[in-house]
Amino acid sequence: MKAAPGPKRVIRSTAEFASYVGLARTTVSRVLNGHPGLKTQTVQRVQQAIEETGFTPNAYALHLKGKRTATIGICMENLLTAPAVLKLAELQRRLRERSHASLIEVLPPGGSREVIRHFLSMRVDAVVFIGHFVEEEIARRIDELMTHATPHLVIDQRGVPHADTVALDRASGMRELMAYLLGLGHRSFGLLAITGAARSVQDRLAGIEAGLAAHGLGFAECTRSLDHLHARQNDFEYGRALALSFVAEKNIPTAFVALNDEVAIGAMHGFQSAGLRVPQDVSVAGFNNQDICLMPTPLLTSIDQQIELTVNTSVDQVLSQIGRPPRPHPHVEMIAPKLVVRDSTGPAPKAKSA
Amino acid sequence: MKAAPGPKRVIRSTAEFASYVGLARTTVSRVLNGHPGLKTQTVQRVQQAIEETGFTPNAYALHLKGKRTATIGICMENLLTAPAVLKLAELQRRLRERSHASLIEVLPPGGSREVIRHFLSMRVDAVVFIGHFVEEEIARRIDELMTHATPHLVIDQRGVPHADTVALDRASGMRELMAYLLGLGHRSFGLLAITGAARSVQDRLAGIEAGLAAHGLGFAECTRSLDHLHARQNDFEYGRALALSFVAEKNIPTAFVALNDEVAIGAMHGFQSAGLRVPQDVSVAGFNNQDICLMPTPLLTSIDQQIELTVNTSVDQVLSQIGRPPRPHPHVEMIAPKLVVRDSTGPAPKAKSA
DNA sequence: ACTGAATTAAGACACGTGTCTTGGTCAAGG
DNA sequence: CCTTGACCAAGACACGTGTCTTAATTCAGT
Repeated sequence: MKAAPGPKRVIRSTAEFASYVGLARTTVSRVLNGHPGLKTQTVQRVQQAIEETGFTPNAYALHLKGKRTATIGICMENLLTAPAVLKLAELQRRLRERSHASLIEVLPPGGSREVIRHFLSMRVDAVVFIGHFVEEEIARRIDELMTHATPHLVIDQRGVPHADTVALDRASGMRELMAYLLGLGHRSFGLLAITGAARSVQDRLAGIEAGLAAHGLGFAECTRSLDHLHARQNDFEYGRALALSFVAEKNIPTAFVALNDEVAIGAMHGFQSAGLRVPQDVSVAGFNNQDICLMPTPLLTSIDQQIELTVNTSVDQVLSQIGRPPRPHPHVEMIAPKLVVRDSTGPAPKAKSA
Repeated sequence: MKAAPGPKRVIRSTAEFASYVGLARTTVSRVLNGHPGLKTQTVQRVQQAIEETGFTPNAYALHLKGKRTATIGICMENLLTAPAVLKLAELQRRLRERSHASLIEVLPPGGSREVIRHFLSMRVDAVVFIGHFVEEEIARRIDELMTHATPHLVIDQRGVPHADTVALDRASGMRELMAYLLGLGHRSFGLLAITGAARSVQDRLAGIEAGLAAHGLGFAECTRSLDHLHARQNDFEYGRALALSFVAEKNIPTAFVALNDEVAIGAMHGFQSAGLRVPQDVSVAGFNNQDICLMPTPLLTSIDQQIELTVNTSVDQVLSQIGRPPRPHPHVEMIAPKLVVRDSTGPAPKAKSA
C-alpha cells in the first residue's frame, strides 16, 4: 500500500528511539513504563512515534533488569496425537490471555536434557508437560527444574513422583461408562487395546473392575481381551483387526470398550464389515471424544476429556506457583471426565448367550 | 531417587557458578566458550560442576552481547487444522535439529499486532507463518517485519504481496488428478466445497480447468457444484450433505473432487448411505492425504501435501535469510504435490449417461 | 631456589533497559 | 527581578555475559 513513508531506519534501542523522537532516553523510558509527572503532549509524541516505527523494547534487556520473562515452557511428548495438540492449543490460548508467551519444545522418549536446559537458559517462569512420558525420565527432568526453583505442572499423566499434576480421572470415567453399559443390560465386555503397564491403562482397568464390582460382577468372568493377537498400534487398523478377531470367536461380547476413539471406530468398521450391526448387535464406546467421533455411522459414544476444564485448572495452578517457594508436597488434582452418549451404544441384545 | 546430594543452592549467574567451582568468572566464561589455553583439569572441573548444578548461562544476557537469539517465531492461524499442525510439528523438529528454538503464537483472523510485537520484542531471527491468513492483514504484518529487518516466510499461502513464500502448487495437483480421472473415463465431475475467493481455491479451479482443457473439455459443461445448498463448513457433515444433494439430482457426476479429506470422506458416507457404491458407481478424491484417508472403506484417494519437502525447503529458505539484507524481490517457491491413488477412485461406470 | 612459560585472577567495558540523582529550562506567580 | 514548581536532560549504576587487558599465581625445568 504505502510506498516509503519516511526514512524507516531500523530502531534497535531506546536510545535510538529517543533520538528519533527528540527526547532523552530516560524520558522515553519513563513514558514507556507509565511514570507520573509527564506532559500529556510528551506522552502522545512517544506513542505516535511507536506507531510510526513499531519500536519495541528489547525483552532480553528487560529481563536482565529483573523482570520476569512471562514465558512458560511447554514440553510436548509429540505434536501428532490429537488430544495432546488440543490441550496445547487451549493452553497457549489461555496463557496468551494472561499475557504469557509459550516456548514449545518436543521431548521424544529418550530425548536429551537439552530441552530442559533450553528452558532454563531462557529462564522460563514455569514448565508444563503434556503427553505421556517415561515416568523415570520426566521425574528426573522435574527434579532438575525444582533445583532451579522453576515451577512445573504435568498435565494428564498421573503418578509422576514429586510432580504437581492435573490429570483426568480415567478410573472414574470407566466406572461411569460401565455403570451405563451395565444399565443397558450388558454383561460381557470386550476390551480393545486396554493393555499394558502404563498408569493410564491401569487406571482404566481399575475403573472397569470397580464398575463391575458395583454390580457384583467379576472382572475375569465378564471381560475379554484379544490385544495380544495383533501388533499393538492403538490406531484405526488395530481396532479393525481386533474386531475381526472377536467375530471369529464363539461367544462374542455384547459391548466393547476401547482405549481411544481411533481404535473404537476401527472396531466398529470391523464389526460392520463382518455383518454385525452397531449398536443392535454390539455396542462400542471410545475414549477422548475427539472430532472423529462424529465421522462414523453410527456416531460414537465416547468419554470426554474435559480439555477446557483441565487446561484452565492447569493454568491457574502453574501461574499461582510462579515466584513462590516450592510446595512441601506435590499438588495433584483430578479432573472428572464426562460420558457422552451417542448412537454406537444401546441395549444388550436379548437372545444372545442365553 | 537421590535425596539431597549437597547444598543444591540455586545458581543464577556465572559469577555464582564460578564461586561454586572455585574459579574466576572470566575463566569459567572462557571454558564455556571453548577458548584455548586452559588446563584440561580446569575444563573438566567446570564440566563436572555443570553436571552437578545444571547451570545454564542466561540466554538473555547472551543475546544482549550481540549473539543471535536462535529463535524463530512461528505464527499459526490456529492449532486445530490437522495439516497445519503437522507442518508445525515438522518445522519445530527441523529447527531444533538446526539448534533453533520455536516461539509459537496463534494469530486468529482480525488478531492484533500484539503477536508481531511480541516476536519483535523477543528479537526472533525470523518469523514463519503457517495457515491461511487474511491477505491484507498478513501483508501488513510482513511489512512491519521488513522494516525491522526481520526475515519472514509464508508457508502454503501463495500470493501475499512482498512475501517470501513456499507454497503447494495446488493447480498442478488438480491437473494431475484430473488427468488421472479423465484417463479412467470420467467426463462429468462434482466439485465439493471448492468455492470461494481464496487463492487456494482459485488455484484448484484453475488446475481443474487446465486439466479439462488438456482433453479439449470445457469447465462449465463438465463440472457441477452444489456448495450453495448448505451452510459452508468444509467438514465431514458438509461433505455428507453435499453428496445427498447430488444424489437427489437427475444426472449425477461420476467423479467427485473435494476441497479436503474430511469433505471427501463425508461425501463417501453420503453416497454409500444412499446406496451408491464407491468406486463402482462414483469415484471420490480428497486433498491433503491426512491420516484419516485410511479410515473409511474404501480407502480414500487423495493428494499429498509433501509436508516434509515443504518444511525442509522452508527451513533452508528462512535460515539462509537471517542476517542478510532483504531481497529486492520476494522469493516464491512452489512445491509439487503428489497424487496418492487408493481405492475410492476407479473407472467410470459404462452405462451411465449414454 | 631461580627463570620463564603456562595458566589463572581481577578489573574494565559494552550490550539495552529501568531507575535514581542531579542539574537545567521554562513559564507562571509574586 | 526573584521564587517556585513542573517538566525534561544527562549522568550514573545495576542486571549477566563475553572479551580484552594487566597482574598474579603456579608449574616445569634447570
